[in-house]
Amino acid sequence: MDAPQETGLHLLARKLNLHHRLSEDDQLAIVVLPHKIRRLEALSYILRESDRPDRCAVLIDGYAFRHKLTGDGSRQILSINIPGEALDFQNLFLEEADHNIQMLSRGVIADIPREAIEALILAHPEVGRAILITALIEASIFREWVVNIGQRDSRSRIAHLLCEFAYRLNTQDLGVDDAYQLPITQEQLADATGLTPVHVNRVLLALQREGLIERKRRMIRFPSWERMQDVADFNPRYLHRLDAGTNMHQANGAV
Amino acid sequence: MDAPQETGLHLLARKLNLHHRLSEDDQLAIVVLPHKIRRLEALSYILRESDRPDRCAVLIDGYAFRHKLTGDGSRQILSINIPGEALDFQNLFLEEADHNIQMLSRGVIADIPREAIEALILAHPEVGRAILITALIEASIFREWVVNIGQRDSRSRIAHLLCEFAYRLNTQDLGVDDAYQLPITQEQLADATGLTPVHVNRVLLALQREGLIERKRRMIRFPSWERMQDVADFNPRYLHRLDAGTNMHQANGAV
DNA sequence: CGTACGTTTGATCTTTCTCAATAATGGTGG
DNA sequence: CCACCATTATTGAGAAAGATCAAACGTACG
Repeated sequence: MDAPQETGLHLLARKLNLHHRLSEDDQLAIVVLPHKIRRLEALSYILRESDRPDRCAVLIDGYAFRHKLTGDGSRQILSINIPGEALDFQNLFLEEADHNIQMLSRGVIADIPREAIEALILAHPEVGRAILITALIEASIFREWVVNIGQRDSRSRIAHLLCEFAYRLNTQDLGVDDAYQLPITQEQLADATGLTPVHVNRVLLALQREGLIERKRRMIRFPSWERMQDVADFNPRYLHRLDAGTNMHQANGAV
Repeated sequence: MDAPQETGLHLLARKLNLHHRLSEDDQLAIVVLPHKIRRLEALSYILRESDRPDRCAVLIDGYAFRHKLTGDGSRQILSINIPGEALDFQNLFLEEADHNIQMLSRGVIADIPREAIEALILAHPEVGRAILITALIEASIFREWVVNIGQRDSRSRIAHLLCEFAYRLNTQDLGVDDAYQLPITQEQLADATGLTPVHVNRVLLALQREGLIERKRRMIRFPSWERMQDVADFNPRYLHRLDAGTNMHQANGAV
Protein backbone atom coordinates (compact mmCIF):
# COMPACT_ATOMS: atom_id res chain seq x y z
CA MET A 1 0.00 0.00 0.00
CA ASP A 2 1.09 3.48 -0.71
CA ALA A 3 0.86 6.22 1.88
CA PRO A 4 -1.55 8.86 0.63
CA GLN A 5 -1.36 10.57 4.01
CA GLU A 6 2.13 11.57 3.11
CA THR A 7 1.82 12.30 -0.58
CA GLY A 8 -1.81 13.25 -1.16
CA LEU A 9 -1.74 16.96 -0.57
CA HIS A 10 1.47 17.40 -2.54
CA LEU A 11 -0.72 17.01 -5.59
CA LEU A 12 -2.88 19.90 -4.45
CA ALA A 13 0.12 22.11 -3.76
CA ARG A 14 1.40 21.22 -7.20
CA LYS A 15 -1.92 22.03 -8.82
CA LEU A 16 -2.27 25.41 -7.08
CA ASN A 17 1.31 26.25 -7.95
CA LEU A 18 0.49 25.68 -11.61
CA HIS A 19 -1.78 28.70 -11.61
CA HIS A 20 -0.12 30.94 -9.06
CA ARG A 21 3.51 30.54 -8.02
CA LEU A 22 3.87 29.67 -4.36
CA SER A 23 6.89 29.79 -2.09
CA GLU A 24 8.28 26.62 -0.49
CA ASP A 25 6.81 27.80 2.75
CA ASP A 26 3.34 28.30 1.28
CA GLN A 27 3.47 24.91 -0.39
CA LEU A 28 4.53 23.27 2.85
CA ALA A 29 1.58 24.87 4.63
CA ILE A 30 -0.71 23.11 2.16
CA VAL A 31 0.94 19.74 2.55
CA VAL A 32 0.68 19.74 6.34
CA LEU A 33 -2.99 20.71 6.36
CA PRO A 34 -5.00 18.48 8.70
CA HIS A 35 -7.07 16.03 6.70
CA LYS A 36 -8.79 12.71 6.78
CA ILE A 37 -8.28 10.13 4.07
CA ARG A 38 -11.33 8.29 2.74
CA ARG A 39 -11.53 5.50 0.23
CA LEU A 40 -14.68 5.76 -1.89
CA GLU A 41 -16.45 3.40 -4.23
CA ALA A 42 -17.41 4.41 -7.74
CA LEU A 43 -20.57 6.55 -7.82
CA SER A 44 -20.50 7.42 -4.13
CA TYR A 45 -21.50 11.01 -3.47
CA ILE A 46 -19.03 13.54 -2.13
CA LEU A 47 -21.51 16.41 -1.98
CA ARG A 48 -25.16 16.81 -2.87
CA GLU A 49 -27.07 19.82 -4.11
CA SER A 50 -28.51 21.80 -1.16
CA ASP A 51 -25.95 20.34 1.27
CA ARG A 52 -24.17 22.77 3.54
CA PRO A 53 -20.46 22.39 2.66
CA ASP A 54 -18.26 22.17 5.74
CA ARG A 55 -15.12 20.53 4.45
CA CYS A 56 -13.08 20.55 1.30
CA ALA A 57 -12.51 17.26 -0.48
CA VAL A 58 -9.28 16.95 -2.44
CA LEU A 59 -9.13 14.17 -4.98
CA ILE A 60 -6.05 12.03 -4.33
CA ASP A 61 -6.69 9.08 -6.55
CA GLY A 62 -9.40 8.20 -9.05
CA TYR A 63 -11.81 10.47 -10.87
CA ALA A 64 -14.86 12.46 -9.84
CA PHE A 65 -17.50 14.53 -11.62
CA ARG A 66 -19.87 17.40 -10.95
CA HIS A 67 -23.40 17.26 -12.22
CA LYS A 68 -26.82 18.77 -11.91
CA LEU A 69 -30.25 17.30 -12.53
CA THR A 70 -33.09 19.09 -14.28
CA GLY A 71 -36.73 18.94 -13.26
CA ASP A 72 -37.48 16.17 -15.71
CA GLY A 73 -34.60 14.09 -14.39
CA SER A 74 -32.01 14.52 -17.09
CA ARG A 75 -28.45 14.99 -15.96
CA GLN A 76 -25.85 17.48 -17.09
CA ILE A 77 -22.28 16.68 -16.22
CA LEU A 78 -20.40 19.90 -15.47
CA SER A 79 -16.82 18.76 -15.04
CA ILE A 80 -14.64 15.74 -14.80
CA ASN A 81 -12.05 16.03 -12.07
CA ILE A 82 -8.65 14.46 -11.88
CA PRO A 83 -6.28 13.75 -8.98
CA GLY A 84 -4.86 16.83 -7.28
CA GLU A 85 -7.97 18.91 -7.78
CA ALA A 86 -9.90 20.37 -4.88
CA LEU A 87 -13.54 19.52 -5.38
CA ASP A 88 -15.13 22.09 -3.12
CA PHE A 89 -13.66 25.49 -3.82
CA GLN A 90 -16.85 26.13 -5.78
CA ASN A 91 -19.05 25.42 -2.79
CA LEU A 92 -17.03 25.88 0.38
CA PHE A 93 -17.57 29.61 0.64
CA LEU A 94 -21.27 29.48 -0.18
CA GLU A 95 -24.17 28.63 2.10
CA GLU A 96 -25.41 25.63 0.16
CA ALA A 97 -24.18 23.51 -2.69
CA ASP A 98 -25.77 24.14 -6.07
CA HIS A 99 -24.68 20.89 -7.70
CA ASN A 100 -23.69 17.31 -6.94
CA ILE A 101 -20.21 15.84 -6.81
CA GLN A 102 -19.81 12.14 -7.25
CA MET A 103 -16.95 9.69 -7.71
CA LEU A 104 -16.60 8.44 -11.26
CA SER A 105 -14.32 5.56 -10.36
CA ARG A 106 -13.36 4.17 -7.02
CA GLY A 107 -10.72 6.34 -5.44
CA VAL A 108 -9.28 8.23 -2.50
CA ILE A 109 -10.05 11.69 -1.23
CA ALA A 110 -8.63 13.85 1.55
CA ASP A 111 -11.17 15.83 3.55
CA ILE A 112 -9.84 19.12 4.88
CA PRO A 113 -11.98 20.87 7.50
CA ARG A 114 -13.33 24.23 6.45
CA GLU A 115 -11.68 25.96 9.41
CA ALA A 116 -8.27 24.66 8.37
CA ILE A 117 -8.71 26.24 4.95
CA GLU A 118 -9.87 29.51 6.51
CA ALA A 119 -6.85 29.57 8.80
CA LEU A 120 -4.53 28.74 5.92
CA ILE A 121 -5.86 31.65 3.89
CA LEU A 122 -5.36 34.05 6.79
CA ALA A 123 -1.84 32.86 7.57
CA HIS A 124 -0.77 32.52 3.93
CA PRO A 125 -2.43 35.18 1.79
CA GLU A 126 -0.68 33.94 -1.33
CA VAL A 127 -2.34 30.58 -0.90
CA GLY A 128 -5.66 32.41 -0.61
CA ARG A 129 -4.80 34.12 -3.82
CA ALA A 130 -3.97 30.80 -5.45
CA ILE A 131 -7.32 29.40 -4.34
CA LEU A 132 -9.14 32.42 -5.77
CA ILE A 133 -7.29 32.07 -9.05
CA THR A 134 -7.99 28.35 -9.23
CA ALA A 135 -11.70 28.97 -8.64
CA LEU A 136 -11.71 31.64 -11.36
CA ILE A 137 -10.07 29.26 -13.78
CA GLU A 138 -12.75 26.71 -13.04
CA ALA A 139 -15.28 29.41 -13.91
CA SER A 140 -13.41 29.97 -17.17
CA ILE A 141 -13.74 26.26 -17.93
CA PHE A 142 -17.48 26.42 -17.31
CA ARG A 143 -17.67 29.32 -19.77
CA GLU A 144 -15.83 27.29 -22.37
CA TRP A 145 -18.31 24.45 -21.81
CA VAL A 146 -21.14 26.89 -22.48
CA VAL A 147 -19.44 27.80 -25.76
CA ASN A 148 -18.77 24.17 -26.57
CA ILE A 149 -22.31 23.00 -25.99
CA GLY A 150 -23.94 26.13 -27.34
CA GLN A 151 -22.04 26.57 -30.58
CA ARG A 152 -20.14 23.51 -31.73
CA ASP A 153 -21.57 20.54 -33.61
CA SER A 154 -21.36 17.09 -32.09
CA ARG A 155 -18.06 16.24 -33.76
CA SER A 156 -16.15 19.30 -32.55
CA ARG A 157 -17.93 19.13 -29.24
CA ILE A 158 -16.74 15.66 -28.38
CA ALA A 159 -13.31 16.33 -29.82
CA HIS A 160 -13.07 19.43 -27.64
CA LEU A 161 -13.90 17.52 -24.50
CA LEU A 162 -11.29 14.91 -25.37
CA CYS A 163 -8.68 17.60 -26.01
CA GLU A 164 -9.42 19.42 -22.78
CA PHE A 165 -9.18 16.24 -20.79
CA ALA A 166 -5.91 15.23 -22.45
CA TYR A 167 -4.46 18.66 -21.84
CA ARG A 168 -5.43 18.74 -18.20
CA LEU A 169 -4.14 15.24 -17.57
CA ASN A 170 -0.91 16.23 -19.17
CA THR A 171 -0.70 19.33 -17.02
CA GLN A 172 -0.89 17.13 -13.96
CA ASP A 173 1.56 14.62 -15.44
CA LEU A 174 -1.10 11.94 -15.51
CA GLY A 175 -1.05 11.23 -19.23
CA VAL A 176 0.97 8.34 -20.60
CA ASP A 177 2.66 9.95 -23.54
CA ASP A 178 -0.01 10.92 -25.99
CA ALA A 179 -2.47 8.26 -24.87
CA TYR A 180 -4.71 8.26 -21.87
CA GLN A 181 -7.44 6.36 -20.14
CA LEU A 182 -10.79 8.09 -20.52
CA PRO A 183 -12.53 7.25 -17.28
CA ILE A 184 -16.10 7.70 -18.49
CA THR A 185 -18.71 5.68 -20.32
CA GLN A 186 -20.28 6.88 -23.52
CA GLU A 187 -23.46 7.57 -21.62
CA GLN A 188 -21.59 9.90 -19.26
CA LEU A 189 -19.86 11.49 -22.22
CA ALA A 190 -23.33 12.11 -23.62
CA ASP A 191 -24.47 13.79 -20.41
CA ALA A 192 -21.36 15.96 -20.45
CA THR A 193 -21.90 17.15 -24.02
CA GLY A 194 -25.68 17.42 -24.15
CA LEU A 195 -25.96 14.63 -26.71
CA THR A 196 -27.49 11.16 -26.61
CA PRO A 197 -25.39 8.06 -25.96
CA VAL A 198 -26.29 6.68 -29.36
CA HIS A 199 -25.09 9.78 -31.10
CA VAL A 200 -21.91 9.93 -29.04
CA ASN A 201 -21.18 6.40 -30.12
CA ARG A 202 -21.61 7.26 -33.78
CA VAL A 203 -19.43 10.34 -33.49
CA LEU A 204 -16.65 8.40 -31.74
CA LEU A 205 -16.74 5.78 -34.48
CA ALA A 206 -16.61 8.52 -37.10
CA LEU A 207 -13.62 10.22 -35.44
CA GLN A 208 -11.96 6.84 -35.38
CA ARG A 209 -12.69 6.15 -39.06
CA GLU A 210 -11.22 9.55 -39.90
CA GLY A 211 -8.05 8.60 -38.07
CA LEU A 212 -8.44 11.42 -35.54
CA ILE A 213 -8.51 9.10 -32.57
CA GLU A 214 -7.54 5.52 -31.83
CA ARG A 215 -9.39 3.59 -29.17
CA LYS A 216 -8.97 0.29 -27.51
CA ARG A 217 -11.07 -0.27 -24.47
CA ARG A 218 -11.22 3.11 -22.68
CA MET A 219 -7.77 4.07 -23.91
CA ILE A 220 -7.71 7.06 -26.26
CA ARG A 221 -4.82 8.13 -28.46
CA PHE A 222 -4.54 11.09 -30.83
CA PRO A 223 -2.41 10.20 -33.85
CA SER A 224 -2.06 13.93 -34.50
CA TRP A 225 -2.57 16.42 -31.71
CA GLU A 226 -2.60 19.26 -34.25
CA ARG A 227 -5.35 17.78 -36.38
CA MET A 228 -7.37 16.97 -33.30
CA GLN A 229 -6.95 20.44 -31.84
CA ASP A 230 -8.08 21.83 -35.16
CA VAL A 231 -11.21 19.71 -35.38
CA ALA A 232 -12.01 20.51 -31.75
CA ASP A 233 -11.41 24.24 -32.18
CA PHE A 234 -9.38 23.83 -28.99
CA ASN A 235 -7.44 26.82 -27.72
CA PRO A 236 -6.02 26.20 -24.25
CA ARG A 237 -5.97 29.87 -23.31
CA TYR A 238 -9.06 29.39 -21.16
CA LEU A 239 -7.15 26.94 -18.96
CA HIS A 240 -4.78 29.73 -17.91
CA ARG A 241 -1.67 27.67 -17.44
CA LEU A 242 1.20 29.79 -16.24
CA ASP A 243 3.61 28.23 -18.74
CA ALA A 244 1.15 28.17 -21.62
CA GLY A 245 2.79 28.36 -24.99
CA THR A 246 5.06 25.50 -24.07
CA ASN A 247 4.33 22.44 -26.16
CA MET A 248 1.93 20.20 -24.30
CA HIS A 249 4.03 17.10 -24.79
CA GLN A 250 7.10 18.46 -23.11
CA ALA A 251 5.64 20.85 -20.57
CA ASN A 252 5.43 20.54 -16.82
CA GLY A 253 8.85 21.79 -15.94
CA ALA A 254 7.41 23.45 -12.87
CA VAL A 255 7.40 22.60 -9.15
CA MET B 1 -27.15 65.79 -14.82
CA ASP B 2 -27.00 63.26 -12.07
CA ALA B 3 -23.81 62.66 -10.15
CA PRO B 4 -22.72 59.08 -10.76
CA GLN B 5 -19.46 59.90 -8.98
CA GLU B 6 -21.46 60.02 -5.83
CA THR B 7 -23.95 57.26 -6.34
CA GLY B 8 -22.36 54.81 -8.75
CA LEU B 9 -20.40 52.62 -6.40
CA HIS B 10 -23.28 52.41 -3.95
CA LEU B 11 -24.80 49.97 -6.40
CA LEU B 12 -21.71 47.78 -6.18
CA ALA B 13 -21.69 47.89 -2.37
CA ARG B 14 -25.35 46.93 -2.46
CA LYS B 15 -24.73 44.07 -4.84
CA LEU B 16 -21.83 42.65 -2.80
CA ASN B 17 -23.85 42.99 0.37
CA LEU B 18 -26.55 40.84 -1.20
CA HIS B 19 -24.26 37.86 -1.19
CA HIS B 20 -22.15 38.53 1.89
CA ARG B 21 -23.21 40.89 4.66
CA LEU B 22 -20.85 43.84 5.02
CA SER B 23 -20.44 46.35 7.81
CA GLU B 24 -21.13 50.05 7.26
CA ASP B 25 -17.40 50.58 7.32
CA ASP B 26 -16.73 47.95 4.67
CA GLN B 27 -19.48 49.36 2.47
CA LEU B 28 -18.11 52.84 2.83
CA ALA B 29 -14.68 51.62 1.77
CA ILE B 30 -16.24 50.42 -1.47
CA VAL B 31 -18.09 53.64 -2.14
CA VAL B 32 -15.00 55.80 -1.73
CA LEU B 33 -12.87 53.67 -4.02
CA PRO B 34 -10.99 55.81 -6.55
CA HIS B 35 -12.56 55.45 -9.97
CA LYS B 36 -13.05 57.10 -13.32
CA ILE B 37 -16.47 57.45 -14.89
CA ARG B 38 -16.80 56.68 -18.59
CA ARG B 39 -19.80 57.01 -20.85
CA LEU B 40 -19.87 54.31 -23.48
CA GLU B 41 -21.82 53.80 -26.67
CA ALA B 42 -23.71 50.59 -27.38
CA LEU B 43 -21.42 47.79 -28.57
CA SER B 44 -18.20 49.43 -27.41
CA TYR B 45 -15.77 46.95 -25.93
CA ILE B 46 -14.85 47.01 -22.25
CA LEU B 47 -12.38 44.13 -22.46
CA ARG B 48 -11.21 41.84 -25.22
CA GLU B 49 -10.04 38.25 -25.10
CA SER B 50 -6.26 38.08 -24.54
CA ASP B 51 -6.16 41.58 -23.04
CA ARG B 52 -4.23 42.00 -19.83
CA PRO B 53 -6.82 43.24 -17.30
CA ASP B 54 -5.53 46.14 -15.22
CA ARG B 55 -8.70 47.75 -13.95
CA CYS B 56 -12.14 46.67 -12.84
CA ALA B 57 -15.13 48.09 -14.66
CA VAL B 58 -18.32 48.44 -12.64
CA LEU B 59 -21.51 48.88 -14.60
CA ILE B 60 -23.32 51.98 -13.35
CA ASP B 61 -25.96 52.43 -15.99
CA GLY B 62 -26.98 50.43 -19.05
CA TYR B 63 -26.36 46.79 -19.87
CA ALA B 64 -23.31 44.80 -20.89
CA PHE B 65 -22.61 41.23 -21.98
CA ARG B 66 -19.79 38.71 -22.02
CA HIS B 67 -19.16 36.61 -25.08
CA LYS B 68 -16.71 34.36 -26.79
CA LEU B 69 -16.16 33.61 -30.47
CA THR B 70 -15.46 30.18 -31.89
CA GLY B 71 -12.99 29.42 -34.65
CA ASP B 72 -15.69 29.56 -37.31
CA GLY B 73 -16.84 32.96 -36.10
CA SER B 74 -20.00 32.09 -34.25
CA ARG B 75 -20.63 33.87 -30.99
CA GLN B 76 -21.73 32.52 -27.64
CA ILE B 77 -23.07 35.05 -25.19
CA LEU B 78 -22.06 34.05 -21.66
CA SER B 79 -23.87 36.53 -19.48
CA ILE B 80 -25.97 39.66 -19.55
CA ASN B 81 -24.93 42.15 -16.91
CA ILE B 82 -27.03 44.72 -15.15
CA PRO B 83 -26.15 47.91 -13.26
CA GLY B 84 -24.25 47.39 -10.02
CA GLU B 85 -22.32 44.39 -11.29
CA ALA B 86 -18.54 44.36 -11.46
CA LEU B 87 -17.56 43.17 -14.90
CA ASP B 88 -14.00 42.12 -14.23
CA PHE B 89 -13.85 39.95 -11.15
CA GLN B 90 -13.63 37.04 -13.58
CA ASN B 91 -10.54 38.44 -15.26
CA LEU B 92 -8.82 40.84 -12.88
CA PHE B 93 -6.84 38.21 -11.02
CA LEU B 94 -5.79 36.30 -14.12
CA GLU B 95 -2.99 37.08 -16.54
CA GLU B 96 -5.13 37.47 -19.63
CA ALA B 97 -8.82 37.72 -20.38
CA ASP B 98 -10.44 34.61 -21.81
CA HIS B 99 -13.56 36.31 -23.17
CA ASN B 100 -14.89 39.64 -24.41
CA ILE B 101 -17.02 42.12 -22.55
CA GLN B 102 -19.06 44.58 -24.54
CA MET B 103 -21.76 47.14 -23.84
CA LEU B 104 -25.21 46.01 -24.90
CA SER B 105 -26.75 49.47 -24.69
CA ARG B 106 -25.15 52.84 -24.24
CA GLY B 107 -24.29 53.36 -20.60
CA VAL B 108 -21.91 54.40 -17.88
CA ILE B 109 -19.14 52.47 -16.19
CA ALA B 110 -16.77 53.24 -13.34
CA ASP B 111 -13.19 52.05 -13.82
CA ILE B 112 -11.45 51.12 -10.60
CA PRO B 113 -7.67 50.62 -10.80
CA ARG B 114 -6.49 47.12 -10.00
CA GLU B 115 -4.25 48.38 -7.21
CA ALA B 116 -7.18 50.04 -5.47
CA ILE B 117 -9.01 46.71 -5.42
CA GLU B 118 -5.93 44.92 -4.12
CA ALA B 119 -5.52 47.49 -1.35
CA LEU B 120 -9.21 47.26 -0.50
CA ILE B 121 -9.00 43.50 -0.11
CA LEU B 122 -5.99 43.80 2.18
CA ALA B 123 -7.52 46.50 4.36
CA HIS B 124 -11.02 44.97 4.40
CA PRO B 125 -10.81 41.19 4.35
CA GLU B 126 -14.59 40.86 4.49
CA VAL B 127 -14.83 42.77 1.23
CA GLY B 128 -12.30 40.35 -0.22
CA ARG B 129 -14.52 37.57 0.97
CA ALA B 130 -17.56 39.22 -0.65
CA ILE B 131 -15.67 39.49 -3.93
CA LEU B 132 -14.71 35.82 -3.77
CA ILE B 133 -18.29 34.84 -3.06
CA THR B 134 -19.61 37.00 -5.87
CA ALA B 135 -17.15 35.44 -8.30
CA LEU B 136 -18.18 31.96 -7.15
CA ILE B 137 -21.83 32.80 -7.69
CA GLU B 138 -21.01 33.92 -11.21
CA ALA B 139 -19.41 30.51 -11.70
CA SER B 140 -22.61 28.92 -10.42
CA ILE B 141 -24.55 30.86 -13.02
CA PHE B 142 -22.24 29.61 -15.76
CA ARG B 143 -22.91 26.08 -14.57
CA GLU B 144 -26.63 26.65 -14.78
CA TRP B 145 -26.17 27.94 -18.31
CA VAL B 146 -24.37 24.70 -19.18
CA VAL B 147 -27.36 22.80 -17.83
CA ASN B 148 -29.79 25.08 -19.62
CA ILE B 149 -28.13 24.80 -23.01
CA GLY B 150 -27.14 21.17 -22.62
CA GLN B 151 -30.40 19.69 -21.39
CA ARG B 152 -33.44 21.87 -21.93
CA ASP B 153 -35.45 22.20 -25.13
CA SER B 154 -35.76 25.57 -26.80
CA ARG B 155 -38.96 26.50 -24.99
CA SER B 156 -37.69 25.89 -21.45
CA ARG B 157 -34.33 27.27 -22.42
CA ILE B 158 -35.62 30.66 -23.43
CA ALA B 159 -38.10 30.71 -20.57
CA HIS B 160 -35.25 29.99 -18.18
CA LEU B 161 -33.17 32.86 -19.47
CA LEU B 162 -36.15 35.19 -19.14
CA CYS B 163 -36.78 34.02 -15.58
CA GLU B 164 -33.16 34.42 -14.54
CA PHE B 165 -33.01 37.91 -15.94
CA ALA B 166 -36.28 38.92 -14.25
CA TYR B 167 -35.09 37.49 -10.96
CA ARG B 168 -31.74 39.24 -11.09
CA LEU B 169 -33.28 42.58 -12.08
CA ASN B 170 -35.67 42.22 -9.20
CA THR B 171 -32.81 41.46 -6.84
CA GLN B 172 -31.23 44.75 -7.82
CA ASP B 173 -34.57 46.58 -7.65
CA LEU B 174 -34.47 47.29 -11.34
CA GLY B 175 -37.69 45.58 -12.34
CA VAL B 176 -40.89 47.55 -12.72
CA ASP B 177 -43.29 45.32 -10.87
CA ASP B 178 -43.60 42.10 -12.81
CA ALA B 179 -42.64 43.65 -16.14
CA TYR B 180 -39.21 44.54 -17.40
CA GLN B 181 -37.35 45.78 -20.39
CA LEU B 182 -35.35 43.01 -22.04
CA PRO B 183 -32.34 44.85 -23.40
CA ILE B 184 -31.41 42.36 -26.12
CA THR B 185 -32.45 41.59 -29.66
CA GLN B 186 -33.72 38.19 -30.68
CA GLU B 187 -30.45 37.59 -32.45
CA GLN B 188 -28.54 38.16 -29.21
CA LEU B 189 -31.02 35.98 -27.38
CA ALA B 190 -30.22 33.31 -29.95
CA ASP B 191 -26.48 33.64 -29.32
CA ALA B 192 -27.11 33.37 -25.59
CA THR B 193 -29.14 30.18 -25.87
CA GLY B 194 -27.36 28.39 -28.67
CA LEU B 195 -30.37 28.66 -30.98
CA THR B 196 -30.96 30.49 -34.24
CA PRO B 197 -32.72 33.87 -34.37
CA VAL B 198 -35.52 32.40 -36.46
CA HIS B 199 -36.19 29.71 -33.94
CA VAL B 200 -36.02 32.13 -31.02
CA ASN B 201 -38.65 34.20 -32.75
CA ARG B 202 -40.96 31.23 -33.16
CA VAL B 203 -40.50 30.17 -29.55
CA LEU B 204 -41.25 33.67 -28.27
CA LEU B 205 -44.41 33.79 -30.34
CA ALA B 206 -45.40 30.37 -29.02
CA LEU B 207 -44.82 31.41 -25.39
CA GLN B 208 -46.93 34.45 -26.12
CA ARG B 209 -49.75 32.41 -27.70
CA GLU B 210 -49.71 30.17 -24.65
CA GLY B 211 -50.17 33.19 -22.43
CA LEU B 212 -46.87 32.61 -20.66
CA ILE B 213 -45.44 35.98 -21.61
CA GLU B 214 -46.79 39.27 -22.87
CA ARG B 215 -44.60 41.45 -25.06
CA LYS B 216 -44.85 44.91 -26.44
CA ARG B 217 -41.72 46.29 -27.91
CA ARG B 218 -38.86 44.97 -25.73
CA MET B 219 -41.06 44.94 -22.65
CA ILE B 220 -41.72 41.51 -21.19
CA ARG B 221 -44.36 40.63 -18.64
CA PHE B 222 -45.16 37.27 -17.03
CA PRO B 223 -48.90 36.92 -16.38
CA SER B 224 -48.06 34.10 -13.98
CA TRP B 225 -44.62 33.86 -12.42
CA GLU B 226 -45.45 30.37 -11.15
CA ARG B 227 -46.41 28.99 -14.54
CA MET B 228 -43.38 30.59 -16.12
CA GLN B 229 -41.02 29.27 -13.46
CA ASP B 230 -42.52 25.84 -14.04
CA VAL B 231 -42.07 25.89 -17.81
CA ALA B 232 -38.53 27.20 -17.36
CA ASP B 233 -37.62 24.62 -14.72
CA PHE B 234 -36.26 27.65 -12.87
CA ASN B 235 -34.97 27.15 -9.35
CA PRO B 236 -33.18 30.23 -8.05
CA ARG B 237 -30.97 28.30 -5.65
CA TYR B 238 -28.02 28.67 -8.01
CA LEU B 239 -28.20 32.46 -7.62
CA HIS B 240 -27.37 32.13 -3.92
CA ARG B 241 -29.32 35.10 -2.65
CA LEU B 242 -28.86 35.52 1.07
CA ASP B 243 -32.59 36.07 1.61
CA ALA B 244 -33.73 33.37 -0.80
CA GLY B 245 -37.09 31.91 0.04
CA THR B 246 -38.59 35.35 0.22
CA ASN B 247 -41.11 35.87 -2.54
CA MET B 248 -39.41 37.56 -5.44
CA HIS B 249 -42.04 40.26 -5.72
CA GLN B 250 -41.68 41.53 -2.22
CA ALA B 251 -38.05 40.84 -1.46
CA ASN B 252 -35.12 43.21 -1.14
CA GLY B 253 -35.65 44.21 2.43
CA ALA B 254 -31.92 44.12 2.95
CA VAL B 255 -29.09 46.68 3.07
C1' DC C 1 -20.57 -19.29 -17.04
C1' DG C 2 -24.13 -16.15 -16.64
C1' DT C 3 -25.62 -11.64 -15.72
C1' DA C 4 -25.28 -6.76 -15.82
C1' DC C 5 -23.44 -3.16 -18.02
C1' DG C 6 -21.58 -0.90 -21.90
C1' DT C 7 -21.24 -0.56 -26.92
C1' DT C 8 -22.80 -0.91 -31.54
C1' DT C 9 -26.22 -1.00 -35.23
C1' DG C 10 -30.60 0.01 -37.89
C1' DA C 11 -34.86 2.42 -38.88
C1' DT C 12 -37.64 6.23 -38.17
C1' DC C 13 -39.08 10.62 -36.18
C1' DT C 14 -38.57 15.51 -34.44
C1' DT C 15 -36.50 19.58 -33.36
C1' DT C 16 -34.07 22.94 -34.93
C1' DC C 17 -31.49 24.95 -38.80
C1' DT C 18 -31.06 27.09 -43.36
C1' DC C 19 -32.31 29.97 -46.92
C1' DA C 20 -35.13 33.43 -48.54
C1' DA C 21 -38.36 36.86 -48.48
C1' DT C 22 -41.46 40.28 -46.36
C1' DA C 23 -42.98 43.39 -42.74
C1' DA C 24 -42.31 46.39 -38.82
C1' DT C 25 -39.67 49.69 -36.22
C1' DG C 26 -36.64 53.25 -34.80
C1' DG C 27 -33.49 56.61 -35.66
C1' DT C 28 -31.70 60.34 -38.71
C1' DG C 29 -31.20 64.14 -41.76
C1' DG C 30 -33.68 67.35 -44.46
C1' DC D 1 -42.77 66.59 -39.23
C1' DC D 2 -41.79 63.47 -42.94
C1' DA D 3 -39.16 60.31 -45.88
C1' DC D 4 -35.56 57.16 -45.92
C1' DC D 5 -32.45 53.69 -44.26
C1' DA D 6 -30.72 50.25 -41.35
C1' DT D 7 -32.02 47.06 -37.97
C1' DT D 8 -34.99 43.91 -36.10
C1' DA D 9 -38.95 40.89 -36.24
C1' DT D 10 -41.91 37.66 -38.65
C1' DT D 11 -43.25 34.09 -41.93
C1' DG D 12 -42.78 29.98 -45.15
C1' DA D 13 -40.73 25.89 -47.20
C1' DG D 14 -37.36 22.48 -47.24
C1' DA D 15 -33.11 20.18 -45.22
C1' DA D 16 -30.30 18.22 -41.72
C1' DA D 17 -28.45 17.12 -37.31
C1' DG D 18 -29.41 14.71 -33.66
C1' DA D 19 -33.10 12.16 -30.90
C1' DT D 20 -35.81 8.06 -30.13
C1' DC D 21 -36.95 3.29 -30.07
C1' DA D 22 -35.56 -1.26 -30.31
C1' DA D 23 -32.51 -4.87 -30.63
C1' DA D 24 -28.13 -7.36 -30.83
C1' DC D 25 -23.53 -7.85 -29.52
C1' DG D 26 -19.32 -7.77 -26.32
C1' DT D 27 -16.93 -8.22 -22.34
C1' DA D 28 -15.82 -7.78 -17.42
C1' DC D 29 -16.41 -9.69 -13.34
C1' DG D 30 -18.66 -11.98 -9.51
